[in-house]
Amino acid sequence: MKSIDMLEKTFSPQDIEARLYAGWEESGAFAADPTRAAAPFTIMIPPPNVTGSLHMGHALTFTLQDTLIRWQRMRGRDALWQPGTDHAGIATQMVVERLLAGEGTERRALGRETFLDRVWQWKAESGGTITRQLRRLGASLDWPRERFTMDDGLSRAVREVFVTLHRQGLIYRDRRLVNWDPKFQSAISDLEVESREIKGSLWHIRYPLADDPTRFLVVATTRPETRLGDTAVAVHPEDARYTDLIGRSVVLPLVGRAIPIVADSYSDPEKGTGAVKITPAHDFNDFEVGRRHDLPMPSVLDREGRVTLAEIATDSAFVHSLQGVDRFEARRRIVAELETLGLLERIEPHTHQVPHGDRSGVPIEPLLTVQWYCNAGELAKAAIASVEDGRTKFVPQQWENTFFAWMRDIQPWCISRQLWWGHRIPAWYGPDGEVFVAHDANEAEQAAEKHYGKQVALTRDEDVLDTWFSSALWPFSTLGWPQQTPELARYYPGDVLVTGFDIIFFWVARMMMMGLHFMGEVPFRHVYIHGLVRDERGQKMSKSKGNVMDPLELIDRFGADALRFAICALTGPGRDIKLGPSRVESYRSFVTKLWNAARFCEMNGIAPDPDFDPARATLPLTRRILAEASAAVAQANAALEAYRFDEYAAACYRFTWNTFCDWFLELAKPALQEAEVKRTAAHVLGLLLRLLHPVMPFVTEELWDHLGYGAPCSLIRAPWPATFEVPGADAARAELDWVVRLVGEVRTVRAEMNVPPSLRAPVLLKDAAPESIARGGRWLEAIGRLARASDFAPLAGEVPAGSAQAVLDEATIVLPLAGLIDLVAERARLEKERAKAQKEAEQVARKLDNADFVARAAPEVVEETRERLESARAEVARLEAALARIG
RNA sequence: GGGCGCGUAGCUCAGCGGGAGAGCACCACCUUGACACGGUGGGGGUCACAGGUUCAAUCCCUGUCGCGCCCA
Repeated sequence: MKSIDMLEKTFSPQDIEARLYAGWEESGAFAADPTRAAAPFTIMIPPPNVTGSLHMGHALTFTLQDTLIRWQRMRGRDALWQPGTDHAGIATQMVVERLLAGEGTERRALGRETFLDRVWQWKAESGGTITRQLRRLGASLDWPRERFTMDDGLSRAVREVFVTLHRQGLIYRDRRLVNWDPKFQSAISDLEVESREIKGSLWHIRYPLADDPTRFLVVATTRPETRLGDTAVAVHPEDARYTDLIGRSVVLPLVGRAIPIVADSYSDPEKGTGAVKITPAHDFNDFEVGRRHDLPMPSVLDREGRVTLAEIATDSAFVHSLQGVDRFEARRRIVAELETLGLLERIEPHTHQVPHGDRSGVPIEPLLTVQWYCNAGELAKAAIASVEDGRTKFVPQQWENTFFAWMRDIQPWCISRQLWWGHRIPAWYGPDGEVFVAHDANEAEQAAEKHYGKQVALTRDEDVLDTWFSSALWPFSTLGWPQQTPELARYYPGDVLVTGFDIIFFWVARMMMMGLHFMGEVPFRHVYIHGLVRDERGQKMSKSKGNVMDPLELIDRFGADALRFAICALTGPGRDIKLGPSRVESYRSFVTKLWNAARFCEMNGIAPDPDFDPARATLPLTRRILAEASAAVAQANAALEAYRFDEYAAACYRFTWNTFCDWFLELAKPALQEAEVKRTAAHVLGLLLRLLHPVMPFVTEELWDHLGYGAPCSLIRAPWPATFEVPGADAARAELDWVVRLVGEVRTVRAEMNVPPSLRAPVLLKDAAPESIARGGRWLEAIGRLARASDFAPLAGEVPAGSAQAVLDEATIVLPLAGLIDLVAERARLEKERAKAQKEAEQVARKLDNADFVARAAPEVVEETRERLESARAEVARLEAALARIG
């Protein structure tokens, strides 16, 4: 019965991954349980955009999170990995708008309600892509708890937060310059603006003095099209060239308006001509200058980036011809007109930073509008303090600097967006513009009635909130807040937030501000910041470069375990990871190695024995592998506790391949019939599967189930291995190390002397201490097999002529190979060895000759150095003797 | 311009005050009782450069150069 059920010769991930995942999910293995006595362990997923599909960045972050969650779950913690998706305002609205465009319509034609119905319909049909793909990766999220930032509960949390912050004066309306995205026709926050270097021009324009039209003030600008809205020219107060002009006026060319020359230190005498036009409604710096000098602030561009003359007066036919013209066309026409009029002194090529919308890619336009703002400066105080006093720690810690730098200079957060898809701002306006912020229309109407003394018709604010406003609430809104649920009490604050540095400001900082304000406690204890996934040459992945890797394709080719292991192995602290298919392929070899080791154990009839007690092991072989296994567990714990995924992976890799396969199984082969060896092998393999499960869940679960360690799909819940004491571990290690070194020395000599492996030759020990002889005697079979020895014995008489030799501690290994080896080559080999030992001896001797070293270095260091010198000298002596014997 | 990080074997990266490491790649040999997605052995590095601190520096400090990222 068992024989037809043996493990397949090769591991086929595609056959088992879906089955195992379904098995875990259906059995509730991912479920947190607030009623359990165990301590909770919480990770909040950074909610991927509902429009998203799994990319390598997701594969990285979710592999790390799943590894941590599975590890803590096995450790007995009540693990909650909270799943969900983000409504992603602009991204989702764009997706649906594109669909509509394909149907020959657009959102305004549909109207707001119909459009939103359409978005929800899209979400129902296509919004589950990313969550399906997360399952392919093996992510053990608690799916029944899945949330969406626009679901009813989270929307309620958003309204509650908005209303509360408004009442506290921390949310307010203000008319000021915002970053206006002309493509989306919406305000965006400072964070959504990225500056791009643009090769443009600096136009030097003559502004005639009002009281002396023969004199000009030359003004340099990169944006001639906004000059219709100039309301001053600024010069530096200490700029001697212009002192006499301060307080006088210039006539704004084309427009004909007289505007003052003001002194303001914003003007940089080194830049351009030192005289700068001031357009308060279209430039952030100019806005400040305008405020300082109480200047008018006419807007001359509209929400689509076209010229509007509504706020300026002019008789110029040319200027009137610009009405409704796009900003870049207006620039061309104005420059041409100035040139015609002889007012353009020169054009200087000029490279400068131009703000662009990060999603739209178009230059943003500072625009004077009324928007909703959040007083981030006030909320930031508690968040800064929580990092200063260590309630939240960043890993790697250097990211705290980045966090502090931004938080200490944080600007008001513009939270309103002129979009339709999102949380509509819970504010209503009376006929006179009075604002009523309330949880719902009913409450707003009551407030209005109280205010006006009668019922009035209210209109609701058209705008929605910045998507990040709702994600800022994620750590508590997903747990039921504002209701006081058992989940909220138990799983807040979370243990660790795992994410990339690119959203420290967008998301991490804002969660901390909101969490501290509304929950009175940090949302998470640790913030683990990982790098970016790049291609194997270190290039950022991008569609235009064509170097984008698809994690699903890698999973199809190599299996989820190989991809996950590659990610962990390459994730060092504070580094980007360079990943290519060849890396994943090479870690697939590791998966295969594990599979084959398990097959070998199965073929030898190893069987799990729950009563096995490592403390009762008697053999050096079993004691050593058990001690190594315990050490591997300790290493894995230390690595994972420090978020050193690379070290965790390396410890697993080393222990599995090097320690377990290369030495333990090889040495155990003939002994696998012995009960203790067999039981130990079974025990250690079981430990290994548990140790590897967090990073390689599929293959380990399959082996665990198949080999009978537990019921189907039970490894995910198996207890994480504990470290344990092994009696006589040191002696066992010493003995096995000696065997390993003996075999290694013999192999090296044979390989270098080109002795064919098929030829077995005696291994003799000269000058060996009795305990070495005894050790060898206990390992005759292994030495024979692994060192290709036909015999192993102490050397009684003289070293036979034509032998190869090698030094092992006090003894010399002698391989009588007369006629089979080239003595000239053997002499050269020994001389090289001697030179190496001699160099070591000289280096160490020089150190000990230094009186300062002996006097000042730590005594144990000096002692260790003396021992090193002694053994190096002994080795030189033995190699000398070996050389002398060759003659 | 300000800040952060990185320069260690061909590649990717650990290490970080006292003997230069791993994986992959490479070369040679090997189908030895799971595994050629394998086994065994081997070659390969003035630890970017220059100063300083120290008995001792790849490691700490300062500077220079090169690369990357963030902010203005």
